[in-house]
Amino acid sequence: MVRTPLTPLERERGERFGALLREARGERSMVEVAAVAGVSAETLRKIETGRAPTPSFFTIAALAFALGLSLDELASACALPEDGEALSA
Amino acid sequence: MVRTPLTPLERERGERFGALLREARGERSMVEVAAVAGVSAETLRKIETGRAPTPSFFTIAALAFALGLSLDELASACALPEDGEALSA
DNA sequence: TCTTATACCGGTATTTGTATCACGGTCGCT
DNA sequence: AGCGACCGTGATACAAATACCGGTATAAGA
Repeated sequence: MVRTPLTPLERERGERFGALLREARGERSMVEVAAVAGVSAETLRKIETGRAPTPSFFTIAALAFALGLSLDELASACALPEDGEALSA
Repeated sequence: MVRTPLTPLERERGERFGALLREARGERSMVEVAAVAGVSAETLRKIETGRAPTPSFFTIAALAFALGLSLDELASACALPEDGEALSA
């Protein structure tokens, strides 16, 4: 075993994470937020829809900055309710 | 062009980022911190040495939690001094 | 000296992220 | 109807992250 595939829990976490970003985006369009953050619109769409469940740290940092979100709050908000803390990627 | 290779600036940012983590780790061993965060020691070593310049968000979140670091401070600390804010990955 | 622990490095394997393109659908506007 | 902007899906392509293995080196300890 080399590169462990993402578990269903990790994918669910990715969906919750994307839902948080979409909610924070509000009325603004994907292309606008993506342009401000410096990522492609397709990448933002994949992250929001949960099809990219474990995006890179700096991608999220740029998006959080563009959306005015706190990284710490983001991380804690989408952590598993039951699990204390583990599950990285 | 499909997946733009990482720029030298992004790799330098990865080195600064890894140095921050290494400094925060202090006396603790790699395997201990990696085990607490739920990642492999090789992954932690690559991140600290800058050979993995754009790690995943949840990997960093788990490491920051294990090290007692703030994600927001981490992101702002390793941002480019000149650049206002861009550069994701 | 031998063992243990730690860290670095190279190679290998597999999965995933990021990006581009093409096509289809919906909505509002002229 | 036609046009354009936005969102969504699928395919494609390439680079990178993660993980495991073996080897090397160093330092501490029995």
